[in-house]
Amino acid sequence: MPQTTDVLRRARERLRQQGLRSTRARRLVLEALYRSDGPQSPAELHAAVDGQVPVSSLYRTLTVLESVGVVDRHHDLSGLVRFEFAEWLAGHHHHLTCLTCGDTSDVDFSADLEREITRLAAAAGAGASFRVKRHRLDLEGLCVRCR
Amino acid sequence: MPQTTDVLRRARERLRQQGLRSTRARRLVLEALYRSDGPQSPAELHAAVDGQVPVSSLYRTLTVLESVGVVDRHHDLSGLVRFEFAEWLAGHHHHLTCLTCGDTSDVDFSADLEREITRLAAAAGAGASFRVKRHRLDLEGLCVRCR
DNA sequence: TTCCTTGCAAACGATTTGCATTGGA
DNA sequence: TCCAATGCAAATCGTTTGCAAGGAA
Repeated sequence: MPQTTDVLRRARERLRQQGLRSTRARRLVLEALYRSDGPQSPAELHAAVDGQVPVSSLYRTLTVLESVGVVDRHHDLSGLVRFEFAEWLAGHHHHLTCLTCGDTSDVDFSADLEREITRLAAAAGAGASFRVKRHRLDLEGLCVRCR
Repeated sequence: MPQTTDVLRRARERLRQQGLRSTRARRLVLEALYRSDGPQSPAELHAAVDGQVPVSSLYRTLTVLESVGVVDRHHDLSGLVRFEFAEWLAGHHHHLTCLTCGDTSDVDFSADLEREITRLAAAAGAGASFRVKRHRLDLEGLCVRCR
């Protein structure tokens, strides 16, 4: 994982490059995201910034961050939207999701494992005339606490 | 993919085993699900059964089918819930999701590829003291039509 | 100063639920 | 018959949006 300042600085820089402003709300959200492990929901981020950014602004902020490629959006098992830094900022990784408590955390594969998966994905896609751009691998099971 | 009658019969049997009834609505939904490729949203199923099952009943039906392990629930890129037959009925498979049109279809990996992935997943989980029960691999890219 | 951002509240749309009615076994 | 299952409408709740006020460059 790159240095704190790197991720945040590069994120802010990307905003600027796109002609967007680096505001207080955006900084707070980026920092909260940086402090957390795993994808975060707007509600969680609202709490993480101690209510200093209203929920509606959070959604707008996250939408902007997504549009400039700073964060990625997806949905957890219960359907909530969750955001995390895009790969070019956080590095490529996968998710461990606990089937019992629903918690998701990040996991890095070794370069070897990753190379393998990428190869398998491309091969499978090719068989269906599908051009694979990226893969998303979620491991579901029991986390340490729920074991 | 097993025979039509097998999947539907086994699904109905599972309902019965759980003391639940095999009703008209449930049969219609199971059949509609069987006819489709890839995970289906309640709205799509509503159309697929030609409006013969109201949306609210559809949700209830799908929730029941999920609770007895006949279908799996997840969410697409836009956040909509989507249901598909559980693995023991449809067989283990993965998804190809088009980043342009959002369409998702099923893809089967060869037994070899699948064995590999399962091995990689277990190894990665073990490193994080996480007991991997199953993996979910989504390949995102461009489908034939959007190419 | 300019116009991008924010905050509040109202609007939305997908999903859930209360309750009286229907229907499967 | 008996109770699970259904249908309708109302209620939820996460998310989006209109609009006037505020703030970054």
